[in-house]
Amino acid sequence: MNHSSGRHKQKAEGDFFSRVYRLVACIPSGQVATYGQIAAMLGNPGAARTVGWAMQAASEGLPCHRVVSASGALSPPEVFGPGVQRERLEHEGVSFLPNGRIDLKHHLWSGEGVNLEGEVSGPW
DNA sequence: AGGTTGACTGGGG
DNA sequence: TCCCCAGCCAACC
Repeated sequence: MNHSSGRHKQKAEGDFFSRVYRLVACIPSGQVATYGQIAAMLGNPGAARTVGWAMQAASEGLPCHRVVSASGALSPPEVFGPGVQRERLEHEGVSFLPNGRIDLKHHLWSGEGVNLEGEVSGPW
């Protein structure tokens, strides 16, 4: 838990965290994105860990269960609860491989359709 | 201003 | 394929 104390410093909407949230909110149901992918889409290929941190501080409204590691592995069980993240994803139609990882070949978000009102200023 | 942290990643063994 | 290690980066303290 971390939202007990009112320590939310809503900074400028152009902050890295805000951009991450904006982008994560665009991940379609049934698809997933990797931490590194999010970071890269925002112009910081090396900020994957920071994206993870942003997820930790994310509000409940965000589909953070759709953000996974580059290997297709899910977040630690203690984050969403044992099996919770997998259930949510399967409920959205995401299939898993025998090794318990997501089939990124079929469910990795392409990043298309991010026609946000002024999202990112990257190469796309 | 500096040291620590982490829901990451890619490469090497 | 799994485990370990070094590099990365923004927020925290």
